[in-house]
Amino acid sequence: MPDQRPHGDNAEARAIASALRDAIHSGEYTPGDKLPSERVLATTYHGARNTARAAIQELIQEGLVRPEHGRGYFVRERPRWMRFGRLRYTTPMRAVTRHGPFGAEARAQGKTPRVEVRSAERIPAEAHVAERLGIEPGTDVVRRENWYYADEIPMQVGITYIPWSIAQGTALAKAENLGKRSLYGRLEDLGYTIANIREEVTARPATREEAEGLDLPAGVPMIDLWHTGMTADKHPFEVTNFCMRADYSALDYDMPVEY
Amino acid sequence: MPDQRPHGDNAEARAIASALRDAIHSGEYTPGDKLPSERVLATTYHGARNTARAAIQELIQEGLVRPEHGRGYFVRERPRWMRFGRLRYTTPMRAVTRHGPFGAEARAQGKTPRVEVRSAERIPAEAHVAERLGIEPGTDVVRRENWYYADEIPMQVGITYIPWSIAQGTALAKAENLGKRSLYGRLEDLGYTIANIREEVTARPATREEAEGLDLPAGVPMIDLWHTGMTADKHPFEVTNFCMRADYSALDYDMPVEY
DNA sequence: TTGCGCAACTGGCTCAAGCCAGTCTATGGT
DNA sequence: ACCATAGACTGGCTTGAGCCAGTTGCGCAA
Repeated sequence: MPDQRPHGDNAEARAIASALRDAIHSGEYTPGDKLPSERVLATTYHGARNTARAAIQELIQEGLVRPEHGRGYFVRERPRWMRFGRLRYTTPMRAVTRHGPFGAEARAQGKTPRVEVRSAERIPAEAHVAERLGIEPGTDVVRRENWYYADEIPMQVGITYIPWSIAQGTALAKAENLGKRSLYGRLEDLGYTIANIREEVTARPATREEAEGLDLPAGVPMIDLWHTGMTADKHPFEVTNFCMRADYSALDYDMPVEY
Repeated sequence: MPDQRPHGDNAEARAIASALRDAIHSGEYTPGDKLPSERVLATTYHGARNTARAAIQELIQEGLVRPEHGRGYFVRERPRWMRFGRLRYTTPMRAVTRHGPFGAEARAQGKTPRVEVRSAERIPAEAHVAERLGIEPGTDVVRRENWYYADEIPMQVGITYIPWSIAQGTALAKAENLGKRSLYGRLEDLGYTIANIREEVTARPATREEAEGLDLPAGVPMIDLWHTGMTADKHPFEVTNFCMRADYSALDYDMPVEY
């Protein structure tokens, strides 16, 4: 039968989590180290295994710890090596790479990029998209779904919307890699040179689909970015919704306050 | 004794979570609605209360559900009404508000802003800060810790670093509200007009301290923003590390690709 | 020497029970 | 008419049990 001592004041699991957290922060455990097992923690703290487990789950949610089935719990290392910003859209940057902005950053970090064009289809624009493209909702657009990998780790998903009137009859409307000059090169050929961008950034927990599709460890949030590409006179012609895993990603913008 | 039927294939808790998730997404439960209680879920799914509980915890971590002790679980509403961007640093924007960039946005959203200056002290610059300020690590800086509230909900913490050589002898070195023209007004008076900014954005799970200090519900990530304020010739003179709750916050940048 | 298989470990998940602490409401006493 | 309170609900947390599924290494047999 459950013993049920009148659990003093502060939750037991919380206490174990704090102890482990302090141990990690103090350097007693360094990234990659193995933590004591659930069963060991339980006995050393005179609690149930479930309680020790709850404590570790808390640390997992904080992104401090990573579980490995059959092996143990390990202190997470926090890489954060992909940085994206304004510069990725500049012409010289695009000139160097075969894979567009993503590939440029990946190579700069010594990683091997891969882009997977999952689909390209003609659909009516949803409100979110239409608003940003400055068109009527329901107007046809091309929806391109790209998955981005660095060293075969899925990093982000980008869903690009381009008005059908622009993409019609071009490679942009086909579900294939766009090759050397990438999306923005193709658009430039069509007379749409990206000169201004708007980037709306939020963060949120990963959805279940993302966690499965991107093979995300628990406790990794997503950066949710709506990018709008505009011409010199601020006419939008392309919108992309990037969802990137926050543990590997950072955004880096520099801009004039007024321009 | 534990019954232990040979749990078929996919975890029970996962299944309950999926069912609830679908019900929420399909609109069967709308934001603010109360979900079935743990005990009810357990019986309707023929599981233990712990299992139902685990299912709901999953939804909480995804940000879909919010618990209220003694009342029940409720579908979360996602407000996201604070947006920050380049415009907050422009002179006309600053002119209208008593509270600087944050107050401007809060008022625009019909919320009552409050800024709390927690401390202002002279310390040697850490590497992170020194690098961004373009000074030697260890050089003295003023560290100002500000807490920002909208309708008394803690929204973000901003820790500003200004070289001591600039702040020395001014209101910037004192732990008090800077009044009508705020930080950037004061800096402008000293000859440091903000003309370029750099903003480095990441997201991460909230730390325990943040969760407690900001009174955060579980499953709310943080947006971690390093802001650098620069003069027209790109000389940095101020660095601020904003940590903002991601559920209420968004960033909105627009900029030229080359300038 | 090789390699197979059996412990002995790890986390993953479930169960059933029970106490604590909030919230709400209906009821009964003042 | 008021208010206090008891009971019935809610989530919060813990216990200790037990099976499943990965991982690892050791020892034994071929």
